[in-house]
Amino acid sequence: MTQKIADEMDRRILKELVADARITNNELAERVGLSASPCLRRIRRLEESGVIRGYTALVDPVIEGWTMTAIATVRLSRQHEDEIVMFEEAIRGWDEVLECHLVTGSRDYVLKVMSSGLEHYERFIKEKIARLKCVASIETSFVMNTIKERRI
Amino acid sequence: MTQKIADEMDRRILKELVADARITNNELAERVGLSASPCLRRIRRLEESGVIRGYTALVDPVIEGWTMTAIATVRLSRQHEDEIVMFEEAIRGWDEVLECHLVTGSRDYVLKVMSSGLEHYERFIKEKIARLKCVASIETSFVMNTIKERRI
DNA sequence: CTTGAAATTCCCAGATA
DNA sequence: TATCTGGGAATTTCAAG
Repeated sequence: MTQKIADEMDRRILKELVADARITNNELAERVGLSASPCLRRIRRLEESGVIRGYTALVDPVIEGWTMTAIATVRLSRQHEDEIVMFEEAIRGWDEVLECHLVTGSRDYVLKVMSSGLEHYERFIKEKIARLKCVASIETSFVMNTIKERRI
Repeated sequence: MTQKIADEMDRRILKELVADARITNNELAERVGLSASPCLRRIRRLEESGVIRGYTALVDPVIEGWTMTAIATVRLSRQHEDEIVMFEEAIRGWDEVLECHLVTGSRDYVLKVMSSGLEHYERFIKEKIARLKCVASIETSFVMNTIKERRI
């Protein structure tokens, strides 16, 4: 499916676009050592083959009111397929949840949650997570400092 | 510093740019219901005030050879300032580490690590993490499924 | 709204298999 | 030869004062 293996030129283009997605095609072409049209053709090919999934603006989370980050580990009590589906659906719908991964071990989920503060976080846990029937326990670690945070 | 509070129009602009950072200014202006020049002025203001930190391309991790994700929890043994600095410096330099957060509790770090497979992961732990003097213990959970993964 | 720049399309040339 | 990739010109669209 992903036989579109990027050659050296593609890698250079990807690197530039990761560093600045709003660079103009002309500028990009010059940086990687191509002329404009083949450069644009490569970008399109990378987009269409799914190597480039999209482009996004990086917005300061504080502006959006998110000032506190937490890592929550959720353990499920029951394993009914439909309850798990409901759990995952709910997670996807909540803006506070930045990430949610199903991990090995017992059926555990690791969540990265953003909130506007402790009160907001408490409400999120009490009124959203804890109300899901299949949730057995929740454990929270608050993020004191973020050493590194790369994009996907 | 971040007194540049986004109004409703700014929020709409941010939403569009998060969804597609390579949209043209004209298209963006039309979508948010502005004409081109005030729209561009707002973008510049959002960029200059730091609300927009940058723009990036989202590249399929599989293309780059990352096929396995793990959540590792690292506990430090000693608390010497300089060892912690060294730990964090090392973490920042390793491509495998996507995220690293210092969390509450005992001095623990939560890491999101990408690798090309189990062998690569084992090598990463043995040859990089475990060799850091201040590391007391490491616990790994492998990601079986990612339910949600939003950008910052 | 106008001017200059960029994106995009089209066609041709050279390399490769 | 058939195919792939780069280059340049022409046209449309966009940026920016």
